[in-house]
Amino acid sequence: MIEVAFPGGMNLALTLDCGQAFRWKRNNDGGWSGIAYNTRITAYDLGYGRVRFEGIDDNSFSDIFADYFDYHRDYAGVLNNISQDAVLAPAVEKHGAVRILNQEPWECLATFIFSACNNIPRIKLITERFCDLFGEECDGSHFFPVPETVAALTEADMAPVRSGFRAKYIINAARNITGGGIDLDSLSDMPLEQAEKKLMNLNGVGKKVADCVLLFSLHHPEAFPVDRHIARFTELNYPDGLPEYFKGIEGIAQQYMFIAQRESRV
DNA sequence: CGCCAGGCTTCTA
DNA sequence: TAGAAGCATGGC
Repeated sequence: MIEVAFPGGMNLALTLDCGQAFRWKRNNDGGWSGIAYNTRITAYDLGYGRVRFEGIDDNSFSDIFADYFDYHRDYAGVLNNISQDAVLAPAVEKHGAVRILNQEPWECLATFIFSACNNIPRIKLITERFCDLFGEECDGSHFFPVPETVAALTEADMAPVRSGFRAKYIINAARNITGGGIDLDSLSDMPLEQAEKKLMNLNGVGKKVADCVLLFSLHHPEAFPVDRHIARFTELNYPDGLPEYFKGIEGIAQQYMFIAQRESRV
């Protein structure tokens, strides 16, 4: 158990539940429980950017979870840049630092393949069934299924997951990973467009899903996923293209656009 | 019943 | 190269 003070702040609830990750659950006591990097974690927002983590110690934080929670990014600076935008400044003021998670790439890829033409509650349900059925059991919960397991499945095996037409894409992606068709980790050091193309070679992965994977698991904060909500938002507010002050952090700004758009819908 | 959900592939002209 | 249809499923 450790307590961490995040420089620049940490809105734990929105960070874990704004549609970038699908396995974190709020507990009755207000804490959040989830699994990442084969670790069961419960996190409590203590306010003022402080978080208590159960399941994480100093070593695993510095080795893994500092990166997972984007601890080292200068969010004060990032939010200062985004606040130059009159449309997003209120959302930044209201919510503080909604951090980008650096998730496990395969899990991120699979869940965003599930996300295609779907809604967030159902993405979570499908992901949970997928883990319960095919993930290694751990204290009554389940890890995310490893690619080797998924590569060996058939579409019929996937039927209970109820993921519809997305099942074959998941299996195919797993086979590409285990067969060496794509190396997700290598995309971190690749220029954005090149990494997008690699991901889009996978059946069922278009530009939107590719950008989500690059933003939420592969250290590309400049990736800018455009779904139907963001498309509407940018056409309305930035008809001539994104402002210069979003340069390099387009994906982080996108989170606030998504939140602002969601809150503007009654 | 019809419409929609943080899309993508395939077919068509 | 652009636009529409089809794709599985489930909530409303």
